Amino acid sequence: MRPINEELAYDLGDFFKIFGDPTRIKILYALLQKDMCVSELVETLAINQSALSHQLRILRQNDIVKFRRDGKNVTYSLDDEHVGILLKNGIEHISHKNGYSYEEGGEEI
Amino acid sequence: MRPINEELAYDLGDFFKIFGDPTRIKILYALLQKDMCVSELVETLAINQSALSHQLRILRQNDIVKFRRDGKNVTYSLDDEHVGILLKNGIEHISHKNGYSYEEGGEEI
DNA sequence: TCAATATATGAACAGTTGTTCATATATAAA
DNA sequence: TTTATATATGAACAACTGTTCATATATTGA
Repeated sequence: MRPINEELAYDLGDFFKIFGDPTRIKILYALLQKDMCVSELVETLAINQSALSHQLRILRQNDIVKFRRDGKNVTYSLDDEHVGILLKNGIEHISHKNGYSYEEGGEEI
Repeated sequence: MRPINEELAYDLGDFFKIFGDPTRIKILYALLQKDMCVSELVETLAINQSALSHQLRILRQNDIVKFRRDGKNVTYSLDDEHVGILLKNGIEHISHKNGYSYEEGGEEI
């Protein structure tokens, strides 16, 4: 058996690492529902503007999100459909494992 | 718009974090092809036995792998089919992004 | 019981990561 | 231009992560 290509192992690790942070998960989950500018994200997610910008840079640099300037605002959106698939995959896995549905007030995610 | 359940964001982050390391990727990729005991993994992946054991513990504790003792050996296997799906997802994404197929000597992964 | 082999674990350490604070840049309005 | 608003960035720092080395535990066979 031949082990995985070394470079692929590192690239894959780096790719999943992007999703390995709750702040970035929150951002992506929000953008999954609609495109938003930075100040909208700050308000929706209740996180520090600087922390958000730093995380958006990471997502940008890894081609997970795109952005466009609208006057004073910068609007972010998901770069492709893989992100949603990946998040759903993760949610399914952990839901199966712990039997918890992560619902709040009877509403679905 | 309601933001993601806070607990889910952390759990999802923790879940993806598991895949965010090249050593663990190598282990999972190997186990995707067949169950293996620790010494087989040490040889196949050419990594330190202690480092491997530490990583296997993490995978175990997060229900990513199962294990069974066969005499002196401990054989590890993937816990469910989500892992393969996730890895393929990741490979697809980064292949699309950088246009690189990660093949070696003309063989497919 | 003793030796050999297989695996696991704890402590220490270097490297990485995410946040915060302060400040810079960019755009629009006055 | 000046001022206000939106976003980005650099430096500093605490917390976390993965590896290594040494050692412990478990199993088998002599």
